[in-house]
Order: sequence, then C-alpha cells, then structure tokens
Amino acid sequence: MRPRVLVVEDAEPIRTAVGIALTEAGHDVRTRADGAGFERELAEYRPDLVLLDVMLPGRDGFELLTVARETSNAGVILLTARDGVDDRLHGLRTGADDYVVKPFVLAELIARVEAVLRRMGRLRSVLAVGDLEVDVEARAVRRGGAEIELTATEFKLLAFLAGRAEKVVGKTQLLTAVWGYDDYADNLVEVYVSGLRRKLEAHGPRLLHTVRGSGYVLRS
Amino acid sequence: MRPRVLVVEDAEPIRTAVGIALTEAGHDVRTRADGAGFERELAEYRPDLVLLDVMLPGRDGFELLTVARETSNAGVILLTARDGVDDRLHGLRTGADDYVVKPFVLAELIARVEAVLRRMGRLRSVLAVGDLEVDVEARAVRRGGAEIELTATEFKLLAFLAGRAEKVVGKTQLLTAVWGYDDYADNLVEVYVSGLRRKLEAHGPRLLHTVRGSGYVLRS
DNA sequence: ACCGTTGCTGAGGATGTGCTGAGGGTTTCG
DNA sequence: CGAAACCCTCAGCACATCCTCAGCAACGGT
Repeated sequence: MRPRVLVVEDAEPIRTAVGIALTEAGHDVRTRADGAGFERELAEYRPDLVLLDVMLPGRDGFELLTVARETSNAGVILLTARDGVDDRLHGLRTGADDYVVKPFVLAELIARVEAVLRRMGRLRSVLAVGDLEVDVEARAVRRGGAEIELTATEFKLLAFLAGRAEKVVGKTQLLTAVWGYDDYADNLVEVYVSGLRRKLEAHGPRLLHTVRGSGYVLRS
Repeated sequence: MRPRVLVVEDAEPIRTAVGIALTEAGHDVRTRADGAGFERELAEYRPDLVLLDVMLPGRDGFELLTVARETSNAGVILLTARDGVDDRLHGLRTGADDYVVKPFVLAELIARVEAVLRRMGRLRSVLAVGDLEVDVEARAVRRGGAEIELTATEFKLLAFLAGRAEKVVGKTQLLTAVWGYDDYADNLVEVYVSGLRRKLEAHGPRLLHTVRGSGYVLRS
C-alpha cells in the first residue's frame, strides 16, 4: 500500500512539479490549489502526509496545519517562501513535522517527505522485480499477493539477487556475498537456487534465470 | 516525568550553552564530548532524544545515528556546521528526525527539540499492532479489552518490538536495547520471548513470530 | 549425433537454532 | 523479617536448516 500525500499549493508550476516528483518517487499524490474543502479532503483521502504552502489565498498554511492536527494523524510539512527565524519557530511550535523553505531542491523535498513517512512507519524499503516483492526490513517475500516463506540462507540469496536485478551475478560472487566463502565449494549455490525456484515458481513463471557459464539473473 | 535529552558535541561553549538552554526549557539533560561509550549511555540513560554533532573526534554523528536507531527508540537531531544539500540529504536519508545547521539561534534549537518530542509523543504514546495496544506512558498493555500484566523486563521487550512493528529485530539488537549488553548472553532473549508469548497468547493468536536465523517480528 | 561440461535435484546425516521447565540468587513489598 | 515476585542461568529436547553427495538432465561445441 503506497503512502498517500496531499499537496496544497497555489503556485501552479510548483504544484505540478512536486506532484510529478512525488508520484515518480512511488507515492500516491493528490493536489489542491487552496484550502477550500480541506476537511472533507482529509476525511475522504486520509493522507499519511500533508504538504502545506504557508501563503495561500483564503486560509493560510498555519490554519490548515491546526485543522490537520485536530482531525487526523497525518504528518505535516510546511512549505514557504519566508525565511525568517520567527516563521520557522511559529511553524515548528504549531507542530509541523518539518519545514521546507522555497526555493528548494526537489530531491531534498522528497528526502524530507520520506524521512517523515519513515518516522511514522509508513515507508518500507522494498525491492521489486516483476511481480515479486522483497521487503528487507520485514524479511518478507510476496508474489502476487501470496506470502512466501524462505529460510535464512534462501532469503539472503534472494535479497542479494534482488538488489542487483537484471544483472548477471556469478556463483563465486554469490558464495562470497551470501556464505562468506572465498573459494568455490561444491554445488552449494545450485542447491539453493533450486530450492528458491521451487518456492518462487509455485506462484508464477520463472524469474531466476540461469546464464550458463556465467551465473544467474533475476528478471521478469 | 521530564523528557531526557542526550547531547553529544565536542565544542565546549556550544555544549554548555545547549545544556543550560535545554535545562531551563524544562528538560533533563546529559552532555558528552565524544561518542565513546555511546551504547552504554543509551542503555543506561534511555534518552527520549539525542542531539548529535556530525563532526566529532572518533566516531562521527552519522555513525552514532545508526547506533541510536538500532538500539533505542530515541529521536535524533543532527547538529552541524556543514550546509551542503548533500549532507542534509544524507542525514535525512539515514533517518534523522531533524537537522540543525550551525550557527543556530538557541530558541530555534529548543523549538526543534520540542517539535520532535511532541511528534514522538503523538506517534508513539500508544502503539498498536493488530488487536494489541501498548501504552508506553501508562506502561499498560491491552489485548481485546483484557488488561495484560507484564514484568518490567517483559514490558521493555514488548515496547521495543512494538515500536518496530512489522520489522524483524535481531537478538543482539534486543540485548543491547533491552538489557544493555553488547554481546550475546546465553538464551536470555528466548526465555523472555517465551514468557511474553504465554501472556500474550492467553488472549488471542500469535503476534510475536520467530524468524529463524534472524530474530523476531511483531505482526498480526 | 556425440560427448564432455555444466547445471539440477532428491536424499539424508550433522549441525544449529529455538523452546521450555526448573532452580538459585536477588530485590521488592507487606 | 518473611514471602513473593522477578531476573537470569542451565540443561535437555525437538526439529528446521544446512551442506554433502550422487545420479541424472540439459547444453553446446565439434
């Protein structure tokens, strides 16, 4: 489930740019030009995070911040052209989770958005290859909705391969990365690839391909 | 109970000034000049918030940040003279809760400290996992309406796990976070997990799952 | 088509990892 | 001061997982 972000910003170019950047970063985004119907939007869309411009026509960002705090538990980031310490203090005291000053680099805004989401526990680092998802923190693997149970070694192997999806990985490389050996040992890798395939292919077509003479690739 | 703040900063004047300012603002403060014995300090003092200078003799702030994230639930604010966007991004990506650039106005630092504390209170006062509720402040645990009585150690363990719901937590990590040990000691963790399960599962299905070879997860 | 090389897979014993009941030392509380 | 609760250690059991082995299949160059 992707995190939902609500953006309220009157300047059209910024609103669009932020919307696109956040969407590309893998979030679900909804944008608005002013604070009209803000309460309804909060209730319906249930965002995990709200990005609020401070200077808005009608109700300003501080007012909306208060509303958001009272009626939801979304995180809030304020967005403003002003740079005085007083405004920053005001924003933080009112309870914003973060504060970004215009003009800002888009990459930093994204980083702050994700920092707040991560802190709230709404962001996971998930590696995806085709319909396969590898959640490293939860140590969980899903394919097409189904949860796949892996042993410790199988998971290490898959995580390593998923981390370099589309790239061919040699057996020696796998042995050092997963087992810590520095020389070749029997057919260890083959045995584990075999086991991994059996579990993975119970829920779909082959993802872990053999590249004869070189190693293995993970791709769809 | 006043919030505890741990300050790690090598420059003496700043360390003192920050210490005094935070104390006057009503916090319990402890200061250190470097990262030596940081793990022990975390385990003993159990700060709610850690202020870390990025440029420290010995281990730098980023390193300490990682340690703090792994073994405590404390919030973290980075404190630095550098102002490059790259450093800010690095700090936020690594998971800092906030980032203050020197030179800073003391009032702003205090405001940020309190913003982070407030945010943590809002997010962490009652942790919920499935039908389980862990109220950290009241030191109470409920499941499906029934109150569950836990010993001090059991509660610490559960609270730590609940703070990282859905994430796999290693035994070593638990030992440092809950017991303050830095190396593996017998099967302490297993014994307490066992006891915790008995109490938790008297009111519902398993929530505290074993992930063989990795650790434990709390999820429904 | 042949044959050496490379890769696949099922089986099984050794090992590792986790679970639990019991008990002694210590602290807390009445 | 005594009892209860609690913390930690220990030891035995259960079983999942790891790795080796051996035979078979697939591939590709000649």
